[in-house]
Amino acid sequence: MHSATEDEGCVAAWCADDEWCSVTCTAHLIGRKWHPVIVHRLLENGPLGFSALNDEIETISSTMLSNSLEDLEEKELVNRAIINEKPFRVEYSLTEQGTALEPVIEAMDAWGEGYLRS
Amino acid sequence: MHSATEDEGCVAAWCADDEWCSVTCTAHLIGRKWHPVIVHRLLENGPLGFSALNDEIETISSTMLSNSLEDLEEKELVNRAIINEKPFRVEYSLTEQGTALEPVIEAMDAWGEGYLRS
DNA sequence: CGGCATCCACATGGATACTG
DNA sequence: CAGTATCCATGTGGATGCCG
Repeated sequence: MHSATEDEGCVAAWCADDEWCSVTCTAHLIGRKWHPVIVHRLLENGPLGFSALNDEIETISSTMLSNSLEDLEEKELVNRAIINEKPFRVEYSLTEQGTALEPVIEAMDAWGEGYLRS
Repeated sequence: MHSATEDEGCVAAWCADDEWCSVTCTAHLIGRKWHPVIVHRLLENGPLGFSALNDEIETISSTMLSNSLEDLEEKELVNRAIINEKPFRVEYSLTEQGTALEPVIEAMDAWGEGYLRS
């Protein structure tokens, strides 16, 4: 187990005082409603614009997409790039850490599929 | 088992109306604070009693442990068995579906460790 | 276009006290 | 021992509307 007394990068206070921080921290970072979907889309399609994401995830509102992306950017899982065109676009891509989530997302996807079928 | 057609089904209504349900549903089921830790412990140690779990996860209160276990049992990820001894014990073990979470938990653990170090 | 500001509803986390 | 019952604080999801 690692000592969580060092870097305070994990977002939440409760990541700092127990040895199960790693799995708990991951749950806290991507365990929210839209986060894993967004990462999943970016993993599959590469960089996507705001509208593209909004279209792909049909049931999300622009407010929630914006909130989620802001959060993911804060946690350094997603990069935000402003493209100067007319009209301008904003493109989102995964950071290295975000890309490293692939095994997690894949496993979640596979398990969820099985669970829903049962 | 369980069908996602009932409103109880996958736990949340939003699991029913989009195609990203699998990954989102998984996030909803184990994305809570203590759930992944509990599953992790049960994966590593096999069946554990309430006290054993409470001791292993030092920072959890018995209230939260009870709530989390109840939820996990409801979702059919954990089995609850009452052992008639004196004093009696209650033993928790993973269901088949719960055991199937191993790749997810492992991936979360590995990723979280890397994230915390960065 | 890609947001942000509000406001609200509900889910979740948690401390404390009590019980069969 | 293994919970339940309260009560409360905070987190999260989401609809609506404005804005550069």
